[in-house]
Amino acid sequence: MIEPIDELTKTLKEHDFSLTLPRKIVFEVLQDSEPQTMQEIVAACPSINQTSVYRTINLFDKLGIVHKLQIGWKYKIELTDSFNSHHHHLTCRRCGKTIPFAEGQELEQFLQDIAQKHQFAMQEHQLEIQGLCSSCKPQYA
Amino acid sequence: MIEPIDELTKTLKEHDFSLTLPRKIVFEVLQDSEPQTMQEIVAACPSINQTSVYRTINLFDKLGIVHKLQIGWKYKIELTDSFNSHHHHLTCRRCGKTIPFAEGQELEQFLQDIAQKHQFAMQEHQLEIQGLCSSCKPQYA
DNA sequence: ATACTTGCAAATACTTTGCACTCCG
DNA sequence: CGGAGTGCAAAGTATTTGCAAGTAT
Repeated sequence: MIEPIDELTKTLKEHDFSLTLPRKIVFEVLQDSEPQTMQEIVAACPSINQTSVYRTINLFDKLGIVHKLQIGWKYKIELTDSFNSHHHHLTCRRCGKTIPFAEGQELEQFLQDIAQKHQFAMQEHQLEIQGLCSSCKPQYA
Repeated sequence: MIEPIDELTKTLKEHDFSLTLPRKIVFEVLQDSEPQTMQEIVAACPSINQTSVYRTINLFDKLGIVHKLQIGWKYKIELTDSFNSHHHHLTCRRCGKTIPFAEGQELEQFLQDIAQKHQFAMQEHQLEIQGLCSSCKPQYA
């Protein structure tokens, strides 16, 4: 089994970038975590200059290592599928909780078909569902 | 057939806001248009102060008239389903073109089922597909 | 040496706030 | 009059840039 960190090194190498300590730290902060805001990431990397965090995230984005997603009124950063298993999110409008969920092959195929229909070569996709979670739902009943 | 502008008035009234000229102009700029950035909206409303555009968009968001979506590295604003027919987007990573597409009942049901499974009451959902459009695809072949 | 990286400070860009003024019921 | 809504200026945030110094090959 290949470690995510090796995958990172490989991706960086391919584009002539190296795995430095700051980049490694940012990556680790992103791993096994819910999508995070820039602020959260900066706060989680106290040893790294804020500018460098921004530069790192921007680099990661260009290399397809992370992507931004809109959750509510702010965007958050998350590792892309190659570095994190493919999934989507259910977000509760009341408490703000984000629940990741994996989708089946069916949806995947479904989206491929849609793309085909528009002569699009699909590379990636995101799906966000907003609503009320089981805890918050009753309060609206 | 009910006009979108009446729907807007109604929604505003329900929350004790009135349809003022600036709000009307912003709404019209949003209508029949691709998702736009704040800058684009501000530029499209030269008679309205930038602050007011922000305030209007924020108000529209709170009332569920518009929503933000992440397209690439910037968010864009678009009318929500009640004011614009429900649809999703295909975005070309090369040329940035955004193509809206309507989905069928099938996907809708599919998402409902996913939400159910997590005891979630789905209220809204967004789907974004990124890839290469028919014009840009050949250049990568 | 050379090219890639980083931190720091400064510059930009983006968004929100405070306040006085206007408009309309 | 009184409250909602607006513009303008100023304050806050968020993000990017320039440059000198540090690091690794």
